[in-house]
Amino acid sequence: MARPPETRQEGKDRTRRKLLRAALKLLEKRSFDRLSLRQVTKEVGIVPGAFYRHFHDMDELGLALVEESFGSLRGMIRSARADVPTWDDAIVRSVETLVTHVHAHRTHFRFLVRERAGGTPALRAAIEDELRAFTDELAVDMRGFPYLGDWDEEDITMLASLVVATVMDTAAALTDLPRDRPEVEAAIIRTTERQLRLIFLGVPHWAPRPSSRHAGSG
Amino acid sequence: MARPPETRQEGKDRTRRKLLRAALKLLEKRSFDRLSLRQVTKEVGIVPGAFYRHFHDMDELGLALVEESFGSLRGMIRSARADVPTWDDAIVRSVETLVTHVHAHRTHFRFLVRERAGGTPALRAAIEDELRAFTDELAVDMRGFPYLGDWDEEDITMLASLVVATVMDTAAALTDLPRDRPEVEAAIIRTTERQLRLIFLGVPHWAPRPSSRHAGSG
DNA sequence: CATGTCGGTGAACAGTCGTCCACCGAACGG
DNA sequence: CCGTTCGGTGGACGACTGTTCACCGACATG
Repeated sequence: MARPPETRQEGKDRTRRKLLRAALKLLEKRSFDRLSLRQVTKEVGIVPGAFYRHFHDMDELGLALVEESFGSLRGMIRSARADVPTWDDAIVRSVETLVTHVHAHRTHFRFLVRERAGGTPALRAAIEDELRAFTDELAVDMRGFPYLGDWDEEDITMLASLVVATVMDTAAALTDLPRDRPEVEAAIIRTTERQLRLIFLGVPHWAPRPSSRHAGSG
Repeated sequence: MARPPETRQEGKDRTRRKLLRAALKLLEKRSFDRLSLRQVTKEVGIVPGAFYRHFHDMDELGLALVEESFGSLRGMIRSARADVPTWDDAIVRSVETLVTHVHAHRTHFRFLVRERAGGTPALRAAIEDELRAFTDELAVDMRGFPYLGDWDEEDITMLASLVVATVMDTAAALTDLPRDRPEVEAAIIRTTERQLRLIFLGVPHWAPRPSSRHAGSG
């Protein structure tokens, strides 16, 4: 029973985590805009004023949530980075990984998807920044794919952002799904796989430049 | 000068339009969730209680805004329907039309983009429905394109929703742009055009059935 | 052991919110 | 013409909001 008495910093960190977890829980019902400081502190079981011991602002709490969310996203892309024989395999595997992570971090994804478009300027900017970083990572990864080695930076980024947009759209659809509709989810996944396949089908036929300017490497 | 004294219905409609316009104006700064009934009525210059003579709810006002927004969207697709010689022309022309309409109905688009993900369930459902209808219309339109005549319904819808997702992503980016950054806007447009071009580049090579195969190079 | 630090308390504040109500007066309709 | 309809008024209500403050007591430190 007698656990070692909590150090002060430990206690503070624990409360901070409780605040983030409580916010995330309440965000399943309300949007971040409707989420009040008082609701969060009440959920945690502390007095409203105590909130300021951890965050200066609700916006600051929101930013912390963005950080958390993208933390799990990075884990995702890392595990999907395993080398796969063909593009089709890469696509199926990546989508699979995405779905798994959306299920594991449903509330985080929902938060990201909703606040990306609707949140306060600070939140939107933070999410957009992280998303851009994510896109860039994907672009670097794709350098190793067949055909893409020759593509210039702009084209690769263009492709990567198309993939990210498609994937985010899927994630958005998944987070809004009731838990008990596996057949709808399967249809969404199937569509996403096909969309990605279609996109990469065009890759070998992409002309480096629509109008010839500088010819490129090799 | 002496205009005929306004009929009662005319007056009511005028106030209703004023409410919608005021809401749209205020939505440039706050999100719909933060937009209060009182703010809207104050902007119009009527008393809060008078709101209920026009809408039962703020949600109902939101739904009216969704309707308005998609009204202008339908006008857009109709004008982009003009037959064009090549896919590239169709793409450039469509994107052009999109950009024009985003500028002309900036607040409507911003509202749609934000509430699609973040709004109340009723709003999100309404927007998703309209968007699905929009996608279906596009699918029907594309039937006439080369290669696409043979595609089955699912594949065409898959393609149409990919196009719509890409276009919505562009619209979202455009609505958040400061008015005085034409070069950023140009970059976004350029990227979108290329993404659409890449997508349609894969169309001729799409196999009706997703068996394992490899793309023949050009 | 004494002192200071600091997370959490409880109460108060000035606003804002949605909603309801009796009421006014002009357009309406028989 | 006269009674009805109804959009808008003005005020009130209870609830909820963010923020502040003095204060408490357990941990921290010398």
